[in-house]
Formats: sequence, structure tokens, C-alpha cells
Amino acid sequence: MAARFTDSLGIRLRRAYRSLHRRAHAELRRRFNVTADQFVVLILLAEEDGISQQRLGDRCYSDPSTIAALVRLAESRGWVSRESDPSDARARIVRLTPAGRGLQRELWQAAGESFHRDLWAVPLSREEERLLFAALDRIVAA
Amino acid sequence: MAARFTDSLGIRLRRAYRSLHRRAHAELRRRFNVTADQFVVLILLAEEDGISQQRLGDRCYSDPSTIAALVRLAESRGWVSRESDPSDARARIVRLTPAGRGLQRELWQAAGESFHRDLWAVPLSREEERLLFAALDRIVAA
DNA sequence: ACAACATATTGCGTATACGCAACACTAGTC
DNA sequence: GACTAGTGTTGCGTATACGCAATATGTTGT
Repeated sequence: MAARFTDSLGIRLRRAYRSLHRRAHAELRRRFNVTADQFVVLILLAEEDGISQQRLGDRCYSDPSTIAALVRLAESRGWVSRESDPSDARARIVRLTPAGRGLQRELWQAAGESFHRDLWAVPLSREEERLLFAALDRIVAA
Repeated sequence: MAARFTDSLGIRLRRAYRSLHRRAHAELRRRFNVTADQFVVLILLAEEDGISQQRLGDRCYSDPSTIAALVRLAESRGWVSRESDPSDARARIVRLTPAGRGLQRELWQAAGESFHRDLWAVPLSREEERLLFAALDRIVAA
């Protein structure tokens, strides 16, 4: 444990995440009227469409009840559909609608251009990136 | 930008922060009935007592209106006092009460014991820690 | 003294975030 | 086929989190 909380890994991680989240959120709101968490869900759905809310929650590291509210909102805006899973009546299958897929493509492109350039452009060497990723993943697994 | 969002720095940072936050939050709730964010505020106040809400928000990287709600809650529980700053009538000086200081000491000790051992014990070499901290700080400054 | 601007806080509205209990359904056991 | 344990979702209550506008106060330039 660091002598001072201000210098600890915990508070540094907090600052870094919140800083990134806040900037991304502001940019996404301004340009697309989408929240950062909706962005995460849409991008993840593009990578793995038609999964259950449960699985989606695992992927973006969110609580099931949070996901429920989030996808209901996304549904009301026409970005996703939620159908009952024919093979498991408990589960709901979440799918991008054509509109949702279009929005997702816009967002992904914007992320590639703007976020990469302005927000996520943390100049890291390949070796630094490897270490950073390994350290972050170890925190998750701890 | 990583080919897949799932592999990007952004999502890794998200997972690491949320994982840490969630575990700390659950532990703090269970043992002390304190949220992770209240913990952060109490610890920071112990390091720099008698500061304004504004400054407190800067320190823990939170929004002024969030801090307002948070310190009001802490005040209602008797952990902090909020007085008008005599030298600046706009500002409110936040101070730990004796009860708040006692709680903060308990929390700090618990953090030293439990969090360090179970939650924050990410085995990093000194060199890795230096790199990780530098990278996280660069994200904040970006 | 005054105007123009900057700063600290608050109130409001919306969106997460999470624990808990309830509910519906599934799967395995007997 | 009932019993039991497990799983996916929802509803509820509480606590952040943040943008925005409003309010009150401070500061600076004239």
C-alpha cells in the first residue's frame, strides 16, 4: 500500500478511467447523442450479435439490472430488438436493428478517427502496451 | 486502435477499474456500510482536511454536483461538517468530524489489511509499477 | 463605483450502477 | 411427475455521475 492514498494504484486507476470515460462520454453525447455506456453495448453487440442480456453484461462488465435498463432504452430508440430465446424462455436475445447497425458503424468510425487521435492516443511503446495490458488484466483476475 | 474493441485499452481500463471498484465497494458496504466513493472522500479529507467542495472534487475526480450530494450525505451521517468559508462566502469548507476521523482511521486500517492483501495485491515489480503508473497518469493528462 | 467576467454551489433531469427479492423457467434427481 | 437446485430477467430502492441553468459571491478593469 502506498504511503498516501493519492499515490496509490487504486486512485490512479480511478483517475485514468474516469478521465477517459468522461471525455469519451462528452464527445459521444455531443456528436451522436449516445452515452458512453450505450456506445460500449453497441460496439460489443457488433462483435457478438444475438446474445443474451446476461452474456452482454459479462462482456461489458455491467450488472444484469443495469443492462436491462440500458437495452430497454436502446430498444425504445430503435437500435436493438429483444426477442425471447426460443431455446430458453428465460433469456432475451438482443440484436442490433438495421438502424442500430448503422449507428454502430458511425460510432466505430468516429472512435477510429477522433478517439484514437484525441482521446485514446496515449503514446505507448509496444513493450509498454504489453506491460500495461498485462497489469490491467491481472487486476481483473485478482 | 485495436482491431477489436474487446482488446482495446479503453475496455481493458474499464474492466480493471470496475472490477476493483466493485470488490472494494462490496467489502466496504459489508463491513462498514460505506460506499466506495464515500471511502475515497473520507480518505482524501484525512490527507487534506478543511478544503472546499470544489477542491475535493478535483482531488477525487468527481463532478461538483456529485460532491455536493456526497458530502451532504456524509454530513447527515455525522462524518463531516460543512461551514461557510469566512474568506470566500461562495465556498463551503468540508472538515472531518471526530466521528468521521474515527471512521476514516478504521477504513484506512482495513484498506491496509484487507484491500492490500485481497483486492489491491496485484503482484507488480517496481519497474512494472513505475510503467503502469506513468501510463495511467498519461491517460489522465491526454 | 460600476460593469463584465469568473467562480462555488445548488437544483433539476436523466442515465448508469448495484444489491436484493421476486418471478419464470430449466435441468437434474429421485 | 414432483422436488430441488440453478439461471435469466425484472422491479425496487439507493447512490453516484454529469450537464445545464440559476444563484450568490468574488475579481478585475475602467
